[in-house]
Amino acid sequence: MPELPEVEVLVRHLRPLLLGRRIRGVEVRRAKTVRPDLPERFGQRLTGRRFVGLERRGKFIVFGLSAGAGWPVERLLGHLGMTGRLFLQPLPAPLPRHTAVVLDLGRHHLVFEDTRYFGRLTFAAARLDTLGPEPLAEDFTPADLAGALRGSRQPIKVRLLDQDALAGVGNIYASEALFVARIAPTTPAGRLGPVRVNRLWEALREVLSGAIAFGSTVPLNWAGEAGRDRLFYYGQDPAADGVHVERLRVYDRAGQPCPACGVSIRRTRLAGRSTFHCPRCQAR
DNA sequence: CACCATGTTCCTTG
DNA sequence: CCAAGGAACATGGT
Repeated sequence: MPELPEVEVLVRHLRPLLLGRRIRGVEVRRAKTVRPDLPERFGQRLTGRRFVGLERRGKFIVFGLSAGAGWPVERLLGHLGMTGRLFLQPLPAPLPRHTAVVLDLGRHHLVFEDTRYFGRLTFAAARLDTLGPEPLAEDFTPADLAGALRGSRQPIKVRLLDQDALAGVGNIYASEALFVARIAPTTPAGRLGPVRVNRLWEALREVLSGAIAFGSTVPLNWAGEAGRDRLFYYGQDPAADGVHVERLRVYDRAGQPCPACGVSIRRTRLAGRSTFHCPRCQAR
């Protein structure tokens, strides 16, 4: 599921449901999902503690855990990878096919399901220390964005994906923000002047906060196996009512008309990732 | 069979 | 040190 807006919507949804709940047991079904401990020790490290905080940082979910069973208060990081989902399931209910980890909360299971198993749950919270600034933070200024780009000769699209430069932007919203800012994806990041940096700053905030606002109003299916949350990007869920459609302006729209000028959207490849832009609106 | 996919990390090469 | 490219991880959709 994951880019900043999706993780934010998920965290807002889960916070009131998780805070104060006690972890009674842990089942690790996919050993590689948990780090840095072996599954058994990972389970011991969680069991008996309560959730005392739930935040988002970049694309990470940050679980605050109470002290317990000899462990101090500490943080557990969750990352959804490409296909990870996290949801509460009332007991009893069948677990989805690709369930990686289950936390027993008593009347509910907190299920971490992940088809491709790229997601992780890790106690190595130091990863947060090198993350770049939050683009939606109130104190995030155009100067901060300029700082994240300064000195880089990388294409701006590639630079936006660097989590240590700016936290939370992924492949979809990078293309979307550059379209809104009318900046060519291949422009060297450090060569953007104040005018374009300003436009990008505004575009990032508009695109990301717009996606959060959208995700917050859609009737989401948080429950288990049905598969679709109806939250994400494409709006390809056939059960959707059309609200999803037309959400993304250029991503995955190669060959379709630019919503601003009608020219055919082009797909290119940068750093191995598909990149979408309008060759007229985003000319170099 | 081919190629694509919301992400990250590691490795090699220049 | 920086940058770029490729592979790996793993499964499913088209």
